[in-house]
Amino acid sequence: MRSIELLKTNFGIKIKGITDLDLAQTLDCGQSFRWVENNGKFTGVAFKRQVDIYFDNDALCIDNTTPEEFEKIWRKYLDLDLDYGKIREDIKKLHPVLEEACAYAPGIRILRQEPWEALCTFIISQNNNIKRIKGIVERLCGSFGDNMGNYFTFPDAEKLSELSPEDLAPIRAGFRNKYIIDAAVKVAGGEVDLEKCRTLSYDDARAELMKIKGVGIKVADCTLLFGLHRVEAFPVDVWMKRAMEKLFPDMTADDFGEYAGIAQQYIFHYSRMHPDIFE
DNA sequence: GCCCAGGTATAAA
DNA sequence: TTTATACATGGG
Repeated sequence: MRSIELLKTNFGIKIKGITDLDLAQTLDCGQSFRWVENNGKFTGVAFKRQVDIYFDNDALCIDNTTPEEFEKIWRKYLDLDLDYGKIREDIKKLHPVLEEACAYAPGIRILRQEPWEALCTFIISQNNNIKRIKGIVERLCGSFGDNMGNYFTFPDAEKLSELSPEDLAPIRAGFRNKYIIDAAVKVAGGEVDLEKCRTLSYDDARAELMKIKGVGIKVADCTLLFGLHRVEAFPVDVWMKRAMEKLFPDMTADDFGEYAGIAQQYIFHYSRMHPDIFE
């Protein structure tokens, strides 16, 4: 992001010069499940901190944080140093439909979430809907995360690895409970190395994650994209499969290039908002 | 009641 | 290697 200006406020910080960011498109689009919106203000927890994020005119405000913490956490989390305008220019050249999709939701950014949280929440996401996923994640944090007063942290793999699937009954994740525990045991025990997935080849990183029971290609790709910022990962769910067949019959995931995952998010959002294209 | 939800494991063809 | 079915839960 070119020349952003950071100011302190009574509540936290204010940043001028932010472009290519829409909070609803980014925080409430099914890549993260811990953000709650009211009146344009988004409250959420990441990296054990809770903040409120909102726009005051064109200034991005983050309450309950400091400039130091912004530099350490939120600047990265919101991916503010990647030039999405430039990336969209590249993506648009791939296909005319992508021009429209990019123009429709130009404020999407790929969050840099914590890998374990991304893995865990996308295990929960399988054969599930976003509203219920959010509820399960909330109960998971409330039951097993650290109590920070107003909120709970996301429970780490070590904590969950000590539990049994039956212990997770209160979160009501159903058959996914055993998958969550298997993931926790393998991650906490080092059998699955999430950090290594940053440098492994795409195929090897997928295979590393798929050692976990309940992790298939879709969950692996979502973890790589949203938790490890592997933007070449291109998650394909049932909806995206339909969108691909209808909108890009002549293309495969490989044709979307190094920013395939970002293109996928534009396509996903666009097609969700235009279900009529499938008629 | 029935259907589906940002899928995957398992068994069978 | 590809295709069908169960899986827990809850909202529409």
